Amino acid sequence: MDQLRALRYFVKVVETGSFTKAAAIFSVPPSSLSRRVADLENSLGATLLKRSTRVVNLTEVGESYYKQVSAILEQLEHTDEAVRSYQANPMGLLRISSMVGFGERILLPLMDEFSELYPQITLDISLSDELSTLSRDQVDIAIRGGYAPDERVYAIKLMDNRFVPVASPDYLARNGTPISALELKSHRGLYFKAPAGRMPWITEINGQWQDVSAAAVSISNNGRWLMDKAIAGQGILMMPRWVTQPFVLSGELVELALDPEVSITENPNFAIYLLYQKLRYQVPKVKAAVDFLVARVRASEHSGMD
Amino acid sequence: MDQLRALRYFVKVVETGSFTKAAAIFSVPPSSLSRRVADLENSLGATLLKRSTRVVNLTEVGESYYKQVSAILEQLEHTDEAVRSYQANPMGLLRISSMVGFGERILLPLMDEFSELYPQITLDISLSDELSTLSRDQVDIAIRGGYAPDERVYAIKLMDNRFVPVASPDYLARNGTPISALELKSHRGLYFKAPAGRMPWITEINGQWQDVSAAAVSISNNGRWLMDKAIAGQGILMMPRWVTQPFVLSGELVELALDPEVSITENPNFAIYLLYQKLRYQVPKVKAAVDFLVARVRASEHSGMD
DNA sequence: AATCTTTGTTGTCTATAAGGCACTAATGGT
DNA sequence: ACCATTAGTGCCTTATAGACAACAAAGATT
Repeated sequence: MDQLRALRYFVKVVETGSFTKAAAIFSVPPSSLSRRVADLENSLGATLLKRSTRVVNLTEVGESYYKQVSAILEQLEHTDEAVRSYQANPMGLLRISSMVGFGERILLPLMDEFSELYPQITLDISLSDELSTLSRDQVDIAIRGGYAPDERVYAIKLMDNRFVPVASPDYLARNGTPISALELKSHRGLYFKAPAGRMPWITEINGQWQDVSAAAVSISNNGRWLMDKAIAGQGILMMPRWVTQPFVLSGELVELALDPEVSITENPNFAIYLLYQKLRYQVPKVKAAVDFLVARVRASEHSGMD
Repeated sequence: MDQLRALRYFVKVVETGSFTKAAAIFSVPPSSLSRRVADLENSLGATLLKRSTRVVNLTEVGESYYKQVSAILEQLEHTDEAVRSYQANPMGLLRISSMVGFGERILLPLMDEFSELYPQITLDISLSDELSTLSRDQVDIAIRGGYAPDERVYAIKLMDNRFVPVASPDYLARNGTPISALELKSHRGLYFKAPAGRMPWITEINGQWQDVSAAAVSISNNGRWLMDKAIAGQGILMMPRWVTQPFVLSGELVELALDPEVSITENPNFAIYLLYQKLRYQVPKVKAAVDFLVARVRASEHSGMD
């Protein structure tokens, strides 16, 4: 038996004082209400209504049952309403996981703006270069460098993540400026370590990928520390352009233009992706954040960093 | 969609943290829960649970929805429980409507005892000789003098209601003691007035009903007042034996033994009936009162009044 | 790292329950 | 006393939930 339906019928019969009127409201024949209410009474083992062809009024039990049930139905209505408003308005807790470098440099400043736009959203941003599982973890949005979309995750390419080689002018003065990728082998290298391991320098020559890594001076997953070493002239560093950009502009570093381009991956789709759970997880807070991030990151890319 | 069922499923899945475990509790296949919860989510337009094959945990909305829904289900449980316990123990308000005379003389004293037996029952007794509608009025039990059972009302014959003629010894000494019913016409009469009108004295002679009413001294619907007049020797009074009995025993009145018996109705089924709504209206308080009244009235009839 | 087991989901069929409709009975008003 | 409205009931149709099997995926185990 659909108990809730029976309850709604019962309450409406009480309020209209008539099976017929109540039935009209639900657009079902009065017989349905009669049956449902009778079922309800049987299941309770009590008579709720005293019926006559002209008057329908409550028994004593019916009276108290009606009061409580109508209150319960109202609560249920409010609860559903709350869920729907949650679905309609961006609000609640938004969990974002981001790579450390991108997070510090780009994400956090942007999210300050975001907070002002959506004060009802509480931000929980964790920075880590570990692989985000996204499915199991309590994360709404993840930002990762990588290759391609995932299984049941939507991925939006936020910006290019091509690694470019840089060195300080003073290092180049001392060791010479390499022109060909093959020359790198005789240089000194500063290596960024992803969770998967040290990122090698590779280049494609005649369709063949070749490792052109220089001797390692330092390996770290801390981009800032590596940048400082590069600026100090300790070696050549491969880093994403959005990291090196400010230092190149200030003249502290020089971007090397090598003939066969050097890369750190064979996959041309290597970029920074914004990942979020599949479509059905499109709650407003997530949509708001996704739209905001995509718009603002691309804008900043064009204005000051590309 | 059976929303309530879906809610119960959802709550149980949350509490067990597993569709399979919850399904076992309801003794249905897990697929049913999966579908019902999915339906619920669709109808709300929100994802309540984040499922994986190993872990099921709540989304943010799901969390708040669960809290509220589980509280609501609990309330509903309590409400049903209340109705069922109401059915189990005689309690609540018991409304009785009774004829005035019977009420004052017999019912009220008995109901004092009843109150001690069932302290949880609140009594609401109204005395009136008006015809009780019972179906429309808010009455659980009605006690009326009359003839036969009604339509959909159960009637139990409480006691005989035969009217017998009485007079004071001093009246009879002054006016003579009638032997035949036909002699009554030359006497003085005190008449009880039912709502339908003055009750005539009639007698059946050779299958023919004849009016043998005496000249009216007083007519009233107040039995006590008429009794006083009869005791004062103002005339002959027809009253139910259960009314006259104490005065006959005390010698204040004498019951007349007339040859063709005098009556106030042609119908031999004239008696005092206890009426209550048909079987389905068998709440414990009503049952308790009916059983009590039937037992006690009949007992008192045998002991001191018959 | 590969395999295995558990678990949630999906497709298809069946059983059950609610709706629709015509009719009856009874109540309250005219 | 009659009439109209209204609740209840039988019978049929339609919608919805359950059963069973197969599948897919995520963790755990070795």
